[in-house]
Amino acid sequence: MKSSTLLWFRQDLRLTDHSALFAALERGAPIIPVFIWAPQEEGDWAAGAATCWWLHHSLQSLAQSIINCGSRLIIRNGSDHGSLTQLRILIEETNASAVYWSRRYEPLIIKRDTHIKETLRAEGLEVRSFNAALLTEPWDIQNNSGKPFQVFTPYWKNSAAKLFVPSPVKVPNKWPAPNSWPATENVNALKLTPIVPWAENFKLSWRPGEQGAMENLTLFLSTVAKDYTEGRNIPSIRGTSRLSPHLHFGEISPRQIWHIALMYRGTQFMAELGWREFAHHLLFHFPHTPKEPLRADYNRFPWREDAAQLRAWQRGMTGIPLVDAGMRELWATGWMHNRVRMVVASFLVKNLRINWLHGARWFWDTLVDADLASNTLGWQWSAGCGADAAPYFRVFNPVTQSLKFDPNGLYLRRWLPELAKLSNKEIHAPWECDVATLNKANVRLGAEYPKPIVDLKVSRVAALEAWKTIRQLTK
DNA sequence: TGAAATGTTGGGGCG
DNA sequence: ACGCCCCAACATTTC
Repeated sequence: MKSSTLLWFRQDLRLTDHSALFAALERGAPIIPVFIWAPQEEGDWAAGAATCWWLHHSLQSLAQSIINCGSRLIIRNGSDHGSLTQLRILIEETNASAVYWSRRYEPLIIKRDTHIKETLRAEGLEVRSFNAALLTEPWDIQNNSGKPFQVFTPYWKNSAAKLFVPSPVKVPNKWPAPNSWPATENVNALKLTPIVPWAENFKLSWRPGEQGAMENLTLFLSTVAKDYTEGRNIPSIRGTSRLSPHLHFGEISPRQIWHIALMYRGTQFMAELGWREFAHHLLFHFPHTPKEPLRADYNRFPWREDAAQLRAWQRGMTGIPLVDAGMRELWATGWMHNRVRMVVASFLVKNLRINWLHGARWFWDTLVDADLASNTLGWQWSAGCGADAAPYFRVFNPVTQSLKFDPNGLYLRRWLPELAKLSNKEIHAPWECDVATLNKANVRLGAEYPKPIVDLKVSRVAALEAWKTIRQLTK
């Protein structure tokens, strides 16, 4: 009988449709499931506070599922000596002869994994990696001139047209176990949950883990999907799938979602999976983009440094209701509705003219679905400096957006209770109300709720002027 | 997966 | 019945 297989879990925290697990079962040897915590290997993009909270609970869920298969999840802390050292220790302890894992696509992680793969192979181990996270891996698709795509529509047309998505893989629920188990850390020892009880309320909104992912998918299909095209833009209702954090940690596979979306012809929803694929495509082919604009001329953009305004944005105290509601939803739940993400991003990079990296960093720390590929794409799109980006002159008017997508102020009142008594007409722009109206609603601008930190009209014009300067420099 | 400025059209009030 | 004006409702262009 072959000696054990280490099954190294990373961002594939599920048992369904898991190619590496399937291959390990086929190999026949005892399986030793492993998770190694090594944030220092992620460079500047170690998991933020919100994703750490998620990971903590997702690991607990995964560990239980693995126990139900007659196995165990071995957790090791690699924050001092790194993943490779921890793998070697485990290989030594268990006499394993193979290591399987699911691929990740962040530049530094590719580098790390390649090194680990080469090193362990040189030491005589069987090392295999698998696709668990994408419908199409970044190197599997290129345009007619053999280059990576930079525009979504042709990317997706090309990708979807020739796409054959294999059906999800089912695995047995009884795994071969070793005679004796190596020691494991407790999840708590990784200290993933924040010291201050900031994330306590996250559990009202989320159930991390594979079961929680399936619950969201089921709910989406039974109710949300019908009106997706309209509903996905309305932040006051549950109009989106809310699958992003589950996808980030691989608690559900895009193939599972794809096959179900096919059944109800959810073209619009499938395109959202497409954006996620496109983001990974771009990150792989343009690995510098997490920190630098894809379009180099934007390196000279005259950003403003304004710590007070940045802080007002972060805390949801800009005085612009839709922006503040979004930022408070983010702080309270670890998530923000996509329509509102576009609005708050536009406000930061255009009305405040603060570098998109500050926004990306804040999202990175506070979003439970923070994902390097998607976060980078989203912010560069908003700032106008990325692939297939919104033209620079596309400045969202947060009041117009508010009137259009939250006409009855339901979303605003949920997150801004201090404005609750303003009418549906008034609540989108309280600074335009007269004092009598504000008094009647118990609102004092500058006290309960701030005055706008910028004039929308003036700052919009200033943003357009600023963009003109880099355009002229380029010519 | 914009918004604002500008242009065009057509219905209705009114003298 | 007509011209005139207003302006809402679109459409186009500009940033």
